Amino acid sequence: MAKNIIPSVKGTREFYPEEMALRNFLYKKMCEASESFGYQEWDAPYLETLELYAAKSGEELVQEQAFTFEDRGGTRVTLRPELTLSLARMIAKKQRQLTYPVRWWSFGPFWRYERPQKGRSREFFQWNIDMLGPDSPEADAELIAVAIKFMKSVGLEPEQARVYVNNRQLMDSEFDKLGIPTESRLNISNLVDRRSKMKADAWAKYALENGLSQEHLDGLIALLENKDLWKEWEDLRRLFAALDALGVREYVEFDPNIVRGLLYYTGTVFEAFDLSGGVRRAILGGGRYGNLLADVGGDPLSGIGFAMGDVVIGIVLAENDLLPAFTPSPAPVLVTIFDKEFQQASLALSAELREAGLNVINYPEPAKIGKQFKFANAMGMKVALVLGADEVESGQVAVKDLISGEQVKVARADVPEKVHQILASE
RNA sequence: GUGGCUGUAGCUCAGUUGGCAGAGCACCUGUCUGUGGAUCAGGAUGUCGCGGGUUCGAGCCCCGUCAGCCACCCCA
Repeated sequence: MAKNIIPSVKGTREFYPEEMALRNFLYKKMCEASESFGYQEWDAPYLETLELYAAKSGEELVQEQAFTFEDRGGTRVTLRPELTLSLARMIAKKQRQLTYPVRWWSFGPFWRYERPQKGRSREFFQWNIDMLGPDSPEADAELIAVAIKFMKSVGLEPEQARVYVNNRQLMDSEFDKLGIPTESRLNISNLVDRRSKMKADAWAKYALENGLSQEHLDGLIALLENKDLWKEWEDLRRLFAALDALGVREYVEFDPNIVRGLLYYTGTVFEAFDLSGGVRRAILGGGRYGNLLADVGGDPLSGIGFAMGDVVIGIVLAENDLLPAFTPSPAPVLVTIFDKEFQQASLALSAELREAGLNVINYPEPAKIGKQFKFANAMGMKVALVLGADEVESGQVAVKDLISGEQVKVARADVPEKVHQILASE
């Protein structure tokens, strides 16, 4: 262990090139999935007032998990714990100028002051994507289809990952039928949320201790185990029909146990999970928020969206052996330096190759040629060029294909073409 | 915020009732003074997370602390 290194902040991650490559890979896949459905990229401030989240994000998130401090002017500010409220405000400010439906996506850092553990850090990156305007099951289906397009693009099959869908209005209507009073709905949601984490009898006992009658409990259990309930709800029938038409139905299941903690969801809610079960956390989650714009001072406007953090999906990809191969060097070509005498010649050669559109590394100083090849190998490079006395004398360059091990001498003028040819063949 | 497990070489880890600090991989050198991945030979490597305590003596026992992990809580 190296000594005297000041530790990084708890719950933060350091992105060495290998981790950065994964982050960029995820960014690329999110971007492609979003843009294939016509979503525009945008971003909001990373620093917001605490006030923005006060009423709508949920007590826990605001009181316990916001990274909050007072700025020099005395304002309570917070590193953003989520994006939806910033979205609502930015939409509200230009509400009459935007072209609807608004389709926006974003990828950036967020902070939550939580206890770090597997799948959870205090600083994380999150993909957010939202559609504002249309309030329809077909719009909801589109967002789910975007999520699945992403999942497919990183190699997750329906056997490996699934999206579970529910509807809060349906659940409210069912709670009405059971005669569960409105004021205890929040507790019921919490109860439903923890059902999957507890044993059946322990959960039942817990429910009864928390004020639920035996009659309500029996009704609730029957409700939560009714996987065909969606067929009785018009919006869900339309949602599944749309998912079918979009070709993603095999990835989606109805599940009345999905409720989600955030207060602003009003209709469709959904979460994606890894079925292999290495991580018990949702890969992504979202839903319809019908009143949010009005809540931040805009005109009524409905929206649907979801968020996906980079941490859980990273673990899921690793556990399913789906991480992309990492190539250390972005330059596939090494120009070696045979001897001090030929150093300028090597520099000139590398400059020519860059002019020809190649990414090229110069070995920075004369060294044993074996050491230079070792470097090329460790950096995952594809081609090494040697310019020694023999080559300079005959106006040639030795070009070695590091994958096949073959080496040929070619005339200096033909080197760019030869290198391109080797790279193209792989 | 609550409870538990862990922390030893660059990495993964072993370390006996408390008695000289270890292995594999990686690294460096050589085999190979114009060629990487393979083989073989040799070599270097430690604030045992940090701070205190007990003891003749602590990697090991005790207290504290920091970090990671696990279960809660919550959620991306």
